[in-house]
Amino acid sequence: MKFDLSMEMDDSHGTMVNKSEENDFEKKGTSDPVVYQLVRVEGDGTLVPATEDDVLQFEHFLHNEKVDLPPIEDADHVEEFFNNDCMLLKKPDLEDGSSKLETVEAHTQKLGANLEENILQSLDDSLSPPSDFRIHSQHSDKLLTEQGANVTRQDNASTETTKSTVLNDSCCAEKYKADACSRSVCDTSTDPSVSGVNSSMPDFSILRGEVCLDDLTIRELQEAFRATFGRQTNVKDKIWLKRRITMGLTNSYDVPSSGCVVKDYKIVGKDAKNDMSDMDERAKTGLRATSVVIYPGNEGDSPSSSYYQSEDQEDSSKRVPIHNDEPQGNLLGEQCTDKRTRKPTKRYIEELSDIETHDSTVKNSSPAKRPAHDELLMNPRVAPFNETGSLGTIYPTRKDTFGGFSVHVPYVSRMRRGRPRKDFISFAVTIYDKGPSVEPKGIQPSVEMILVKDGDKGNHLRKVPEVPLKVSSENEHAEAVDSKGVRNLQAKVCSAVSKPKIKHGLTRKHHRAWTLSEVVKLVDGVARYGAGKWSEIRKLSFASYSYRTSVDLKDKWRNLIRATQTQLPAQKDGACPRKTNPSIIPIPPSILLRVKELHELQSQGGGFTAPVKFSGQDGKVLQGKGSGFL
DNA sequence: TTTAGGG
DNA sequence: CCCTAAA
Repeated sequence: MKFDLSMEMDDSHGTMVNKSEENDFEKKGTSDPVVYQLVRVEGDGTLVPATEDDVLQFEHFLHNEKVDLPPIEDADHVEEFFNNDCMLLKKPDLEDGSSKLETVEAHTQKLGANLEENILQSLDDSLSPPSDFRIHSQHSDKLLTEQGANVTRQDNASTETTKSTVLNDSCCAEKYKADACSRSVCDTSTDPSVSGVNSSMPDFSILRGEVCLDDLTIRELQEAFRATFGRQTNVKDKIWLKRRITMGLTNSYDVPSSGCVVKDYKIVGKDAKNDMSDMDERAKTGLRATSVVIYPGNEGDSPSSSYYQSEDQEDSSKRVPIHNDEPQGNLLGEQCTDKRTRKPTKRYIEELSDIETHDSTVKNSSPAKRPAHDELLMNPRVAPFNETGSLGTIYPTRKDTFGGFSVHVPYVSRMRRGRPRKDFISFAVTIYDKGPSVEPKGIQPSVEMILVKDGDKGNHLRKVPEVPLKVSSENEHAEAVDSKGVRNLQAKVCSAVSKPKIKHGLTRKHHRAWTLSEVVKLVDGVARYGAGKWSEIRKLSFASYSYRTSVDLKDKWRNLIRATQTQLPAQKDGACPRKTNPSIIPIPPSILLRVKELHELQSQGGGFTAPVKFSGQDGKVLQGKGSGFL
């Protein structure tokens, strides 16, 4: 399946910028390729490939996350461009897009919009009847807006075939009005006249009666915002507006991103039924909507405030990036409530990131309220976003998958720092092999070496967790989806294998079970030099065990202490609290006892660490396993 | 670097 | 085992 996303920017001369991005990965048949294409729409409505200039011209919008939306006058459509669903257009041929594009043009001219967005879906050519430029709406349940519907219907009457009327109708409406999520049909048609934005007094009536926020236009939403908060907003992010309004009305953060029906200033209900059916339909058809979301950059915000989230699999609940605060920054008060003030530790950040990646319900106490279709919201920037890193590495985007579709989304504050995920390898390999998620021990060191190789710091990579290159490698697990990615991966593996010297930088230490003799040595060492003198113990007692570091000794000792506190009493009771693992040789109780004695002694000793003499004869005590001495 | 402690 | 902070 192939999609064309055509982003059209109307410069009031019908000039549209057009960019095509063919992802190499997507040319593989295994995954559903998604092709986003920018096209220039000529005056006669035909689509022509973008020129370099066009691309450059439009790149601004695609590459610059902090593109300033407000300066664009009458930018409703710009906003929608950035926030709304893409449409999927069944597009047999570009030449046949004329009728549809007339629609676009008429609309854009009428509204003076600057940008339009479409996804032109060129399905299997065989599926597409010629010269019938049909538009497939993924959210056919959307309400037509006044503007969109009007324009659309006119165009339908004139240019569309009967076959495509319905689809086109809803789709165009959606195109102009669509919010990023599919939403319920609300039978309350909004009065277009309410969108008098600049009246001095807020139009409170907009919230009177039953109003489905999803059906409101940007202006209406702004008005509703004004009525809710008593001030104006220039935000054109519908999602944001809706959430804000809903939050304001419900005085709660736990609001769905869509489907809210406002009745007399209160949220009276939400209707996710249609969303579900919509999802089902989408699942059946294999269509998956993507949306172009470009947020106003808010660099200073918490890492979670702006990112493009995508869930790997279908049933994950989706999260809307609701934290995009008003670009104007006049929402500081509300803003702080959204964001943590304390700067968390790195680890905390990392875990937070993970949480938000895996569990979208962190701030969402009621996942059920969040329709799954919210996935449509969060996605993808369509831009290829190819920036060349300082070292010539291109990793500004990552590839997210949506039910088989692959899209590029930029990394935004989601860089995982620190060591790679444990499940990274299994994840990648699972995707690649479509096999069970068994961790292939064999390739693990190799892949880890990739990380080392990618990091310019070599074996100091651990110490340099923020090396961008490493991040790219880590976060690019999704890139392993297709065979080319894996091939690259393997190539890296090969090249990395050739440089084993840097290996020990990142690789996780091979787990070596502690042998009994090692434990004995450790206990002996502790008894001799005192707990805490790990380096000393290591030097003197573990000279022949080069793989045991002082930290290892410390950790092991700690584990022994724990074992002492748990295992030992249990054994006294005679009942094994935990079923003994036969594969694990239990530490002899005598040793545990000794550990316990030593621990108690040294902890009581209050830092007194000179049991040297005391334990000088421990050696034989140990050997005898008697511990009667202690 | 080493130690302590959380994960 | 890993990671980090604090010595």
